[in-house]
Amino acid sequence: MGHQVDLDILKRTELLQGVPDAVLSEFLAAALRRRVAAGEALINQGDPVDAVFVVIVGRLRVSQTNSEGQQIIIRYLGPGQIAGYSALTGGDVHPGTVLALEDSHLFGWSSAVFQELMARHSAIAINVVKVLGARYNEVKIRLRQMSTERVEQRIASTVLRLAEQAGHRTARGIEIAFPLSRQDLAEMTGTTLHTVSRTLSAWEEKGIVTSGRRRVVVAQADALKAIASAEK
Amino acid sequence: MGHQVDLDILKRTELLQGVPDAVLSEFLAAALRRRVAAGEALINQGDPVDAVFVVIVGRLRVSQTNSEGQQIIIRYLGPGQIAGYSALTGGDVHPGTVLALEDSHLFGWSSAVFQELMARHSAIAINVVKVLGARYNEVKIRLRQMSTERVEQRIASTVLRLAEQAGHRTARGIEIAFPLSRQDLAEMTGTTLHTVSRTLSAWEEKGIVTSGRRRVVVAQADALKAIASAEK
DNA sequence: AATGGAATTTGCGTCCGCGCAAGCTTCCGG
DNA sequence: CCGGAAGCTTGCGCGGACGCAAATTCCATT
Repeated sequence: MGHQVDLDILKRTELLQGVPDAVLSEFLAAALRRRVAAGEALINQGDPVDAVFVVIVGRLRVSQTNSEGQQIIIRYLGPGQIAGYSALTGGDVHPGTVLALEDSHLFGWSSAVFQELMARHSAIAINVVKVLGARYNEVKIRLRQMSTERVEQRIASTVLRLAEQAGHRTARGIEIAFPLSRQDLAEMTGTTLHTVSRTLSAWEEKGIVTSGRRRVVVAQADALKAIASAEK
Repeated sequence: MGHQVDLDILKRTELLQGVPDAVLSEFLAAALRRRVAAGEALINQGDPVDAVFVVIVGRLRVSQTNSEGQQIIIRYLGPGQIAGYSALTGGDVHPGTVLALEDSHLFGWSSAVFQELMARHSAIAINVVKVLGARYNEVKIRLRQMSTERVEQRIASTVLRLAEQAGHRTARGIEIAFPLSRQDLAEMTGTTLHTVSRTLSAWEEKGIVTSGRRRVVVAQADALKAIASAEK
């Protein structure tokens, strides 16, 4: 990959948006490259924080596990997004695990280097503030949903959100672009794979979705929206 | 209040920690002062974002309400903490309501002014990154608890957290320093005031807590910790 | 084509926590 | 000092979602 190509890639990341080329070059010069194979972890929960990454190619999943091994999925990461933001906030260990779902390629910076770059370029720090603010808002909304909504509503909004973020138009509807098991959905909505399975089956019977092994296609987004927002 | 006194106050806020006096003076000069009486809202959910605040004196509660009027409590704010961080992250409307529980006094800056100050002083932006990172981590942990733990555990960890953050040693144990109703606890743990009441009654019978009208005192923190962590 | 593992479906019994309702206590304002 | 509102407690019945278990389907690999 040429220097200019790399610059164009960096320019489109949430972290380095709207940053002058001169600064981008500086970041590029300091960047380390990292490849992670599908199924491998980029970051393990509890590991000491040493670097922050930006996804160039691939898809990863951020999860958090409690002491009894029960885990929840925090979010999915795609190209342009930040992984391992703890290096930015001064945390000492990573609060979650980042696992590659596909072979992925990332740029990274050691904590020290990034902290220094951030101190010299406030535009970057401001970008980080924006990204973290957005993440924080998302999680607060999910927290509210977990507190106030029933399982079916939560599954509906989660499927809708994923369809929006990683949707792919097909003849049968909007297909979620990456493999998504019942278990995964359960870990995102705070329920069990059994309940997710039952719910999807019921929806399938009504023609709202089609689904298969680790695959979900939304046929009637409207119907899902109706389920997600209230009704009963 | 004199200039120096104000500086000392600002210096101790999470937002302006470790910032040189010259910069502090600049912030102070640009600050507006705001008083909110107990029971009044500093910020209403859905309001356009116009300013960010730092609590000088008082205590406030941040909550979020969904379209059906069900609300959850996001967090409590005390002296030194940021209120209305959306002005920093570029949000256009406030995602939550900030209500004063006591008569409170705050310093504030309009979004534009603060954005400008943050752009010129990366140390401030970095402070904001740290604060947001900490908030984000907190909420993720709560999300995990909501997903994986039973009601009693969630109530236990919440009471423990509040006792740590706003605890006050008394003869009978650690008293939570501000009025905290059953309803409040329910809105923090995603349950109903009935279940909270039953749980507290059960604990009271075992001597783990004492409680009254909007008042909770932790007598045996150990017992609560045991309940919070597993034990099923 | 066969095989083994992973993912999914579905039935059944159980129970945690909710919803409703009634009654009680505490506090505050007049 | 009184009345009303706000907060708290408790009983009762119900049901949504879980847990367990077994069967089935799908897929990758050989």
